Amino acid sequence: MKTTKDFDVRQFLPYLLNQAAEASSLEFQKVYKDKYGMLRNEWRVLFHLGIYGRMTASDIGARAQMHKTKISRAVQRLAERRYLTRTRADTDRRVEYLTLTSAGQQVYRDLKGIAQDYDAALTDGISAEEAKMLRGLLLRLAQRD
Amino acid sequence: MKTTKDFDVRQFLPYLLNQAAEASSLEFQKVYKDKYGMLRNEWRVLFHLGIYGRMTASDIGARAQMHKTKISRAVQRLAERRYLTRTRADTDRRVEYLTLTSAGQQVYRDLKGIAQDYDAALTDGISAEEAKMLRGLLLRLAQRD
DNA sequence: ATGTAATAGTTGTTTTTGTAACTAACAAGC
DNA sequence: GCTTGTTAGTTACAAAAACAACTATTACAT
Repeated sequence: MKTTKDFDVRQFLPYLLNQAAEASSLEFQKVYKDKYGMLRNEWRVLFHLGIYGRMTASDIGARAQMHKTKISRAVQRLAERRYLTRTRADTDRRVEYLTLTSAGQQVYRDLKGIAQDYDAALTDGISAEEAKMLRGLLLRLAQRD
Repeated sequence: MKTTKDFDVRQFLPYLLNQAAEASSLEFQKVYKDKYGMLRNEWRVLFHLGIYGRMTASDIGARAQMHKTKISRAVQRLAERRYLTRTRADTDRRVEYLTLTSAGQQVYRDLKGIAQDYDAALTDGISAEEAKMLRGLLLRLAQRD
């Protein structure tokens, strides 16, 4: 399957994706880190709960493609900060329902707003069609495994 | 600047980029890790030297946007494996020129070939125009900071 | 020439992640 | 009911990354 035409590794998609992801995450990362002392995984768990409401750790893992240990630790820290509460399910006492507290919801709304502005800034020089196509392609790449 | 229209955080560019980057890196990561016992930073240093030939750690840092400690440690491990050699510059005895050994070049060529195939697989269901646009946009996002 | 700042790169320490092993609860077959 | 397997989530230990402090060398201003 190896083609003969030469290949520029600088154009290698995983590399470009990583570079773009790192560069574009930096500024926003500073926000949830400095303003709320949160890690990336915590922000991810938080916003999933913000979007979907009450859900279990496994649900989040399936949605966000995060490993359960990441979620476990993120949940622990979010619970310490009182951004969420955990309640055991009576039907199955292994599972734990996670819900944002009102403090957690406030943080979510704040960060979501900042994310929106930041996203707008990122897509500033890009046409709406391009941006839409970009998101679509990224979603496809993220889901293929 | 906050718009009123609601915003879906799942479409947040840094999030999509990270998801796509992680998913698309996994398979290739396995190659340089399992086949050559290399870390991502080592693969990055290696391919920069493969592309540009002799260069200093700072040069690599500027090109790859990598912090100098990452490079220092990557270079150390690559030198241990005899994939590169380090030579002090006479003109400025702080700087060190890094060059791939022939073993290093072989590894580079091998990984580059695999990367090429993998890239082709990733862009399989995507038109050439879309792929080109995607790379262009990623490059822009990577460079804006 | 000499003190101050800047640059190249390294090392040490602390956080964070990754991996695997673990506990607890449930499910299903016999 | 009791063994076997599966699922939810946690914990322990090892690997890696982040961050800050460090050495050595050069540059620059007075």
